[in-house]
Amino acid sequence: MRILVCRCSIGYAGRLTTRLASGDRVLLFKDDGAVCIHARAGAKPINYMPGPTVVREEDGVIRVTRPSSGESLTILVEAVYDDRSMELEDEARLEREGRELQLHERLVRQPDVIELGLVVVERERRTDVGPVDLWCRDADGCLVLVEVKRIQAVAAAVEQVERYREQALRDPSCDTVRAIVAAPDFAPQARALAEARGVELVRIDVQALFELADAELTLFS
Amino acid sequence: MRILVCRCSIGYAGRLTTRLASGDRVLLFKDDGAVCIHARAGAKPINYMPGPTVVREEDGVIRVTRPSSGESLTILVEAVYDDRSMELEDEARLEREGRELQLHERLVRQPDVIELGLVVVERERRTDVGPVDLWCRDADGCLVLVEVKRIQAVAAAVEQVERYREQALRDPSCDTVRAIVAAPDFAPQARALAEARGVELVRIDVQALFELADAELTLFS
DNA sequence: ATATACATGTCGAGG
DNA sequence: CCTCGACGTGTATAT
Repeated sequence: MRILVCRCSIGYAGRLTTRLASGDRVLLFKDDGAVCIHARAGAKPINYMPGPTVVREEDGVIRVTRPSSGESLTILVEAVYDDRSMELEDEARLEREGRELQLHERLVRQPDVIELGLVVVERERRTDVGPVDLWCRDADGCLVLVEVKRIQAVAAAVEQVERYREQALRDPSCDTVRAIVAAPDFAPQARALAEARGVELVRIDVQALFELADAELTLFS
Repeated sequence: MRILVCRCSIGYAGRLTTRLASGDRVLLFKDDGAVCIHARAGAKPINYMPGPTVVREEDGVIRVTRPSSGESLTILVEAVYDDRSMELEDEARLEREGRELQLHERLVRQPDVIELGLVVVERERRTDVGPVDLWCRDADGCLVLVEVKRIQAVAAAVEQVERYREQALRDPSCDTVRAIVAAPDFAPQARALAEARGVELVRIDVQALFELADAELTLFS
């Protein structure tokens, strides 16, 4: 990785056009061709380019191009404060706990938090309008489609599960199909739409669900 | 800004929990309290924390906390390769040009690229279920709702415009409402859903649209 | 390679 | 403050 600290001005041309006047920044040229330009403040880079890229430098002008998309970044270097390249060794992968997929797994183990007697038949069941998070049967044997959201569910989630239900209803063997959105919270428009469409909203306590599952793991280990 | 290049392992606890095993990384501690940790590859930081934060360091352990949200980042520094703080001066602001809004403007000027005889009555017309990109009338005077996508349209875009249509149909003065998604490309699921819902898909050549408008500008200037 | 959905998404506009 | 949709979204995963 090359770390270049310099005064520069930057132009980007691609999905849109941006222009950044002269200022001091930190430029990271990464091993996979990614380029990341950080200003003195802000969590996000002010300009960037994902790898792979072609980087050419001549007379204080660095030109980064991405052949796959035709995007380009042009950096006019006006003063170099520091310029160093270092070999960074890193085999680690970021491990995440609490993603939506893990939430699915917990719900498969604890379907009762959605509804008593619910049984998850299949997870991520594919349809041609998208995958159904949890394909279930309720206590009466009725088909239940559950859309799971890790964070607050918005109207789109209600539409999504309604789309799956419509698809399922095309199958003549399905006469009644219930649709549920399971989330820790619901936006007002989601509530309104759910009401209009007959989609059920089930609040789940994600925190408790994870703690519950953890406790169970502890018990069995 | 402090630039710390080191071998470290990192833990994040907040909206979820992450764990990153030992490896070499570049850590940026910015003037506004933001912290940005970059691995050797990838356009995005592998860990981060937006400012303002509280940073405490003791015995090779850096603890970053965000009082407003209770999130925390714990960095165990195992070997320091470089550690420097620099004053960066930067008054510049990023200037952007060419967002979806501009595409809307072009379409308002050239509605024929969507459909011959189409007239845009209103742009970004607000409804209870969200803003309609282009509120139009076709050659027969029929109401037409157009959702514009700068890039490939996915199923959600079809649902979006369908939602607007349903809302419009509540008005008894609207007996027929057409719904169009205008985009340079369409995902297969978008096509499937559009077919099922009777939403029309219109491919627009964004490149040509901009060139056309530019040529017109040139003529009139 | 393409298609799809997640994300500590982040960000900004409008009510 | 909340809600919503765009984003130069980037990134991983499954087909």
